[in-house]
Amino acid sequence: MSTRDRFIGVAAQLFSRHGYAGIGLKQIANSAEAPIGSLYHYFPGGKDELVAESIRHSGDGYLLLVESVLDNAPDLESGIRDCFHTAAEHLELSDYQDGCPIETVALEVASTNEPLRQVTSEIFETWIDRAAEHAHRHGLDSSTARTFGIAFITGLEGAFVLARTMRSPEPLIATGEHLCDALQARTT
Amino acid sequence: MSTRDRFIGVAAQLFSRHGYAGIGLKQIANSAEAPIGSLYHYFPGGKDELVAESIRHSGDGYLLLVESVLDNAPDLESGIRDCFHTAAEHLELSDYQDGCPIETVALEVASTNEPLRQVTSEIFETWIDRAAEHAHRHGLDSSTARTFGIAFITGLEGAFVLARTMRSPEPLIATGEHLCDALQARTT
DNA sequence: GTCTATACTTTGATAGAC
DNA sequence: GTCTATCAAAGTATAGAC
Repeated sequence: MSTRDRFIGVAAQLFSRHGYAGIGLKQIANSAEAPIGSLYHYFPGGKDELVAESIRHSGDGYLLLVESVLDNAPDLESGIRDCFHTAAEHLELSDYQDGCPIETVALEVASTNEPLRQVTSEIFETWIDRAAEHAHRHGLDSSTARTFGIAFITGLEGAFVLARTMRSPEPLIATGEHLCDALQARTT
Repeated sequence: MSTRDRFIGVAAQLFSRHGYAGIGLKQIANSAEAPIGSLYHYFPGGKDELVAESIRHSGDGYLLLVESVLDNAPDLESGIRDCFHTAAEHLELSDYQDGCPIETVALEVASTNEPLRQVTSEIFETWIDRAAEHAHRHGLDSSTARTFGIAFITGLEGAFVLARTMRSPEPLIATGEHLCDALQARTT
């Protein structure tokens, strides 16, 4: 793995856990076992360029993970349930550190850093589109599929906030169950 | 209004918009038009004490707002819908700055500041309890009411993240509609 | 109780030797 | 390309005059 890739991997994890303003470039360089001058060699745009690259990396990875869980399930409803249960497992295994990899940064930059807001916005929109397409493939009409896709992502994001804060899997499990109940009511 | 109250009001808004690490005590003192020495006179515990007082203040205020919207509606379903529409209005009027007043701080401190994590956790748990009680009063049995209360709060929190990031009311409206659909399916 | 001045640390970023 | 040294600014926190 190249030095540049190591920077991105380390930065993705640290920004995910501490947010944009909560971690410094020196600590990132330190964790990547490289001097800070090397960081600026690969990312001349400084912190914002590193953040943009890191969250795009995280966003792509998380999309792959969610889609593999959804695609490995026999139907839409159990796929949704599996997503929330998998998320709860990962969260507990990481001592309630690893929820959504871009959520803290998204909230921090939403009103303070327009270029980075656009990057996070594109990631969320991609997730919504893919979730809606998945629901549409499983029989929901386009309009209903988009509403459901949005509710899936907002439910997941909100459940991560509460689960990390309360150090409990309950918000994830309950939100997943509620989404499945709504699906079942609609398809029967 | 006392100097202390002015500190809390200003801090609540700035922490809400910029998060814990995104705003400094000097800027808070500056916005409150008071010197920083005065801030430490009222909050000898420093930044963490000010944050704790601020988000408790915000948490109480937001609970009052949500409960007044819920109680002024003729039934549970329209109360929920009103909450999401009211939230969307406030968000647009503030140029997508004012969503949940404690969410950014909650994510930032979840893995890095245990005393403050407990404060945010207590606030969310109070909100869930009150939402569940409201749903129970409107006919849902205790277990279903708790699941619904959690889904309501997680949906609201997640919708705030996406709405602020995408600068669009759609996540709030869609999540609200989805919750109402699920309610209607359950009560008919 | 109010305010000024400042100590000390860490931040993002840059210059320049090798 | 890699690394060291350093800058200016901002961070939290404190001391002490009034």
